[in-house]
Amino acid sequence: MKKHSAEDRPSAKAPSPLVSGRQRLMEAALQLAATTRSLASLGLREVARQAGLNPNTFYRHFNDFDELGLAVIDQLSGQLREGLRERRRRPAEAGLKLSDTANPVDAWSKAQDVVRESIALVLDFVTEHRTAYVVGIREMHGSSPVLRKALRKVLDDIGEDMTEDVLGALQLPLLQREDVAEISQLVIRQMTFFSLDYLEHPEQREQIRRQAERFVLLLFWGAIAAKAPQELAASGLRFPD
Amino acid sequence: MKKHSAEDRPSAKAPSPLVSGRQRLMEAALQLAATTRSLASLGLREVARQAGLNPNTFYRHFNDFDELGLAVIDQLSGQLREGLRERRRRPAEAGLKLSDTANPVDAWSKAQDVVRESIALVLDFVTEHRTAYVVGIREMHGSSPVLRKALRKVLDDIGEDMTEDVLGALQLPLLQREDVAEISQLVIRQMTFFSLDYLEHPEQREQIRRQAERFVLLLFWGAIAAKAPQELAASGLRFPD
DNA sequence: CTTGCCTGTAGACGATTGTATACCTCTTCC
DNA sequence: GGAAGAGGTATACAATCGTCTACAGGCAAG
Repeated sequence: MKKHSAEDRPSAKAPSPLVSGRQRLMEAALQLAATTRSLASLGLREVARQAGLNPNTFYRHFNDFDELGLAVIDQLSGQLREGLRERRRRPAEAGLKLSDTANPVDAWSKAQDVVRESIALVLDFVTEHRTAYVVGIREMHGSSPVLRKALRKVLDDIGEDMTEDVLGALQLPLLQREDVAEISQLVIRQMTFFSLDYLEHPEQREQIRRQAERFVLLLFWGAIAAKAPQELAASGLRFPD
Repeated sequence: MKKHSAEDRPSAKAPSPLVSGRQRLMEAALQLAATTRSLASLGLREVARQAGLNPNTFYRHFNDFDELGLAVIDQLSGQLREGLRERRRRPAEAGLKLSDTANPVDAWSKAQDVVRESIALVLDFVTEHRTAYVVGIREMHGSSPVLRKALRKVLDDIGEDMTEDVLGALQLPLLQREDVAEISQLVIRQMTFFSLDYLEHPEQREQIRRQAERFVLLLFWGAIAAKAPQELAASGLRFPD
């Protein structure tokens, strides 16, 4: 623990009433959680100091750190899902409506593109919101049951979005809804690892991106091959290298 | 924070010099980390109290909590890998040496058995060492870079063990060493999620176990189908339901 | 105008923390 | 038999903590 005596106020330079105290507390907590310890173990005074506020101000907005954590999760997860939805609308329009053409080769080709774009999208997001993402993953396995459950739900919701997208946009042959849902959850969870690798090893980003793409395609390929190996072989499709 | 005043000593009833103070500190820290906060945020006095020791005794054995964490990881991960190795030796002997028979149907059948048994083994282990496992996963995404790196290495080592086993025991056709290594890492990481689900939802254990098995088989099936869809279709193999 | 609510501040309280210093056994080794 | 060290204890101190009570400005409704 730090030995140097510290006032309660100084740290932040600007009083800046540009943002509400509540918001400043949330951002301060995120910053501290990312660089030091877990959210639940943060000190009330510590956070207030970082936010440039009086310690007691915390009480005006939150009862405990779980409440603050939930507020952060609500804000960020909404932002994430909305971002994902929006950027997914784009290729759906420019997408040539390949689902009409019953040509499996074209369908698989489009699936590859969608996978590539979706993964790039996620990796961009975590890069852009690095601290929030790192803290989120941390608290997903953290000590607060409340935050754990909330973050699991965030992942599951994103998984459901992905399921709908896959079912709607690229209708892969033979895959039932439950198959797609299961694969989506596997993909979302594995992406948490890929994303962390991506953040921590900037020099290997291209490689990690390709590994992630390969993983997703491998799962779908395996699922199709499991349902109908004969048709897959007969279709002449080839797995990308 | 607790308001009731507390002595430094009482908590543990038995002085019990049966185990070394060092060991008692490690166990106390594990217990506290599992039920309350993260390892790094534990109090030195808190741990000593739980261990029934004088606060200063901590200094005799560790310089900081990272050191204690590393000691715990060393001990437990050694225990885990050894347990895995040992229980893997058993089926290898009783295993009928199916790798000799070039029959792909038999080879795939054996692969299924091995996957099933390996997953049961991991799930048993995490159930048996629940607190250590939960804390391990928590610290893998925690705030201490030292512990994070150490725990990532544990996972990677287990992944290498799995790679060797797969290459040695069941020689799946067409899969190179690098393919198997990549799949192994994916499996090990995904198993951390399956294991947590398994612990947290005892009423769904059978279902979770089957999901895990299905995931692993799906990956291998996909990898084989990616390399050689024609041969796979011609072999007459069927994916288990 | 004043009443109330919301947001933020100020000061003080006891509890708990990390750590420094000193003392007390035991073993072990020469 | 004495020195050295390892493991454990006791006491003390400054720092930080969460929380309590009291007070101040702004702003909207009555």
